[in-house]
Amino acid sequence: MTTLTLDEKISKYHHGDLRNTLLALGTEMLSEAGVAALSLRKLAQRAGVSHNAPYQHFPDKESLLAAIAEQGFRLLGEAMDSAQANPTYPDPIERLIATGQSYVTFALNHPAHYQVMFGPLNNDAYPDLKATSHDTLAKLINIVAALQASGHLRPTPPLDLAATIWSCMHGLSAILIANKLPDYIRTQRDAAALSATMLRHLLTGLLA
Amino acid sequence: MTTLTLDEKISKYHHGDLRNTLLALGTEMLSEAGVAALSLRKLAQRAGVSHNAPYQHFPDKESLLAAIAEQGFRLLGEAMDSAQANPTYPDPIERLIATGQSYVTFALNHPAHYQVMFGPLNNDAYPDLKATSHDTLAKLINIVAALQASGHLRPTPPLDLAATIWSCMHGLSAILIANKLPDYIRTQRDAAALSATMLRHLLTGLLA
DNA sequence: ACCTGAACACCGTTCAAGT
DNA sequence: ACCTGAACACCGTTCAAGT
Repeated sequence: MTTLTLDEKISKYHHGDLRNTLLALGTEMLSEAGVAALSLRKLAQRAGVSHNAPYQHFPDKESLLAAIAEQGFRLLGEAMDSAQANPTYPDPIERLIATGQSYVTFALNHPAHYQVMFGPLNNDAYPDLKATSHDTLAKLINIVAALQASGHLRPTPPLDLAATIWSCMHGLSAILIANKLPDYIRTQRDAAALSATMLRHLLTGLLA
Repeated sequence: MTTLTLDEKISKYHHGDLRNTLLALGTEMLSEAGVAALSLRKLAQRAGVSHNAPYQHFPDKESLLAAIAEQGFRLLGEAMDSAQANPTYPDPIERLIATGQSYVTFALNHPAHYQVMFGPLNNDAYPDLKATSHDTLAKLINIVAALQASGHLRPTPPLDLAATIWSCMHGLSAILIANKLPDYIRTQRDAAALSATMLRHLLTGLLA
């Protein structure tokens, strides 16, 4: 019977970074099997920890989902940033279109994660989630405002324009994920093409 | 100890219209407490029936949800129809805008129902749901095609235009339900105004 | 501070049985 | 054909206890 040092005890006992592990594995389970299949008990098991350990880091399951959603908004924001930084599109309107495409692509690549981000969570109960989703919207507002300053977009309230563009991109993403436009989109390439087409329609208007 | 006639036995034993009762009460529970709170057992109890009776009418919980979603698409279609038939707007473009508003209003009036309609259900597994959602989209395509024939809208593929309008309206609805545009919408009146504004932007284009 | 194990109420689903 | 009751595996959450 060997006695453990305090350090050894701790290393056996403490996971070290359980919170982040739960977020990562939770996101993994989400993409493997969807929201319905994500149980706290299975997640704990996968993390190699008792089924109660997660309660040290999240007061309940919904809080875990909120944290996962928050991370999703961060990732989505990064995808938008890198589209904006892409030097392939020197024209700012083309860059806006590429940014919209990257939004839809992100959603289609992480459908379950995206569904949690816009799912039945009560946003107001999770201030961090709310703040992060606001930051993501703010990116779009900034892009729009810059395009107004350079004379590319109409000088109406930027929040209105941003909300319009966002609604369009979110709506397309959600409709595609829910598969309500079947036999329309066969490949990811199609989705990118469709989002560009839609954004061009939106920019130039639908009227004859 | 009285003996029951066959009819009496049947009337005691058979609920009569359990399937529709379950759909109606399920929708009710949905609007009272959201998807998360809708359990098959509670629903059966509310219907005054054993917790297994629902299985006579639905193979599992997901099928019940699919049937509820299907009914939602029917109601949404009816809301759009009556907006189209509203004589207040003789101008067909104004009628299109009113139809878009009625879409968003429906979604905000039945948020949990709407979330089930676009939730993580596998559309392809429920042919009736798929057909009904297609019928609803077809209404919009018909409206768009008529507006193209009358020279009001651009002669591009009507499915593209319909998908663009639908994405915009669905996106706005979903973003408002998920409360991701806080401090922006305070009343239902605001939501109707915002959807009209967005549709006008969409029709005339965002470019300067 | 962080984790475990036993316990509780609830859930979806199955199955044999009743009418 | 339609419904019931007992049973099963699973779930989120609580609590007392361990280190």
